[in-house]
Amino acid sequence: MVKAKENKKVKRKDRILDVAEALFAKHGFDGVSMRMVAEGAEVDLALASYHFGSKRGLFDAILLRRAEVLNQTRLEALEKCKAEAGPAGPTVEAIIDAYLKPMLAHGYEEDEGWRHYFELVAQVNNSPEWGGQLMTKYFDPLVRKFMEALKKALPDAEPESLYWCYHFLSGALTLTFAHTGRIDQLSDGAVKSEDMVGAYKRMVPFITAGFLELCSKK
Amino acid sequence: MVKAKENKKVKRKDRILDVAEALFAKHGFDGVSMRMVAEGAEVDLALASYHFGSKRGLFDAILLRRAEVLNQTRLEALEKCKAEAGPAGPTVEAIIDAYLKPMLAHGYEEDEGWRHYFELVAQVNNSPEWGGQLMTKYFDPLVRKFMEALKKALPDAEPESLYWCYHFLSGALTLTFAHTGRIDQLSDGAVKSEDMVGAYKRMVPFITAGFLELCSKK
DNA sequence: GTCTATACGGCGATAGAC
DNA sequence: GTCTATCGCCGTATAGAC
Repeated sequence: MVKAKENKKVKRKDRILDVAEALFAKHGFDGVSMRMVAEGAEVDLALASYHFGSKRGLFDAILLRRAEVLNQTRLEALEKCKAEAGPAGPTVEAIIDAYLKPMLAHGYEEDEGWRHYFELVAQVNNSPEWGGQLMTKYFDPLVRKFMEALKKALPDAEPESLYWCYHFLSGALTLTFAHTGRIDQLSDGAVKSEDMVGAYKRMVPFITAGFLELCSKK
Repeated sequence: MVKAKENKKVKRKDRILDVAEALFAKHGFDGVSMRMVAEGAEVDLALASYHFGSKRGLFDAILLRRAEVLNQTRLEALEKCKAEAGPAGPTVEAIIDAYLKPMLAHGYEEDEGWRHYFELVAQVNNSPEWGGQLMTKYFDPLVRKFMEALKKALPDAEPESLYWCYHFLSGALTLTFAHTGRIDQLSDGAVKSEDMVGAYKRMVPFITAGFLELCSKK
């Protein structure tokens, strides 16, 4: 029964990742202690340090785990919309859609792990301490491919404007997946901050219109 | 010299606020200790607790201090653009401008205090733990006035879309003022994340185009 | 208002048994 | 891989002198 033994090993490690992901998402890096993680995962305090070296090692492992999956899915979506487009390349809307749609894949609605992950990314993205370093490391290699496609779709764009537009997209996107519940209260319940399908359907035209306004020839 | 004595008293309290504001902006609530604040402000450890009751009391005082100023300036900008408009009310662009422009007032470029404050707000806005509670408390009473003006400027808008549009605006805005440096690296130096004037000039048309796309009659 | 001193628990990390 | 035990540090808050 070596297989079972190995499965159990993997399970503990993943349980630590899952619990820590949820805790970091809610309280941030400094708001979580290794003791909270160990308690939540029902493992010994020393185990997380053993597997990940340090608290920071655990944090990085959490960021990396799903970044790899998301980046791969986004890359496939970009390649697909390129393949479907003519020689002029895909439209701005198709590129934006290829960037956003993969966030709802991977069983987002059912798997709370992805919800926690995006809440965590929202905090990282907006942190002066980590945003520049970690977002660049985990996401920007792929983002550069999307920027290339956008440059081709918007040949008259001033480069600075193109990057600012992406930045606005990034801010709108991460806040949307941060699920703070603020919009629920502001709208007196008319909008649910969990309704990512409703948000997605509106974000694509909103962002596309902004890109076209700023980056097309007037 | 009672005056001098009182000035000195005020100075200590404000020094605590200024130093804590900068630290919270960089490291978040849980990443800052009262010892760090006391050391930075060159006051005794007990003094911050004396003035603000607790660490959390200090945090709230920091948020409130500039929220009052910003809300007042935004209200004046909204009233001004209403007064300048015809009976149909101000345009979407004028309303968005009235919301964004006040962030660059108050000597933003010179006063690093405002820069720290907006970095802090970016983190609060994106925190599942605090975003819903604190942004609602400190900013949404005024935001509701802006939403009313936008409803009048966009009479055909579906209410849900209007709120999602504001949400996208909020995300783009707070990330822009978070100064993470990510955009600098992504653009290979073409864009400076400190260039709030450049960001502002692009954000107004970007956001306006998004609102019009989603909230106008087709 | 300010500072000294301190209570008292939680923190991350690790050495070493099994 | 897992657990026990522990080190030494840092956390917030407060009591009491001045």
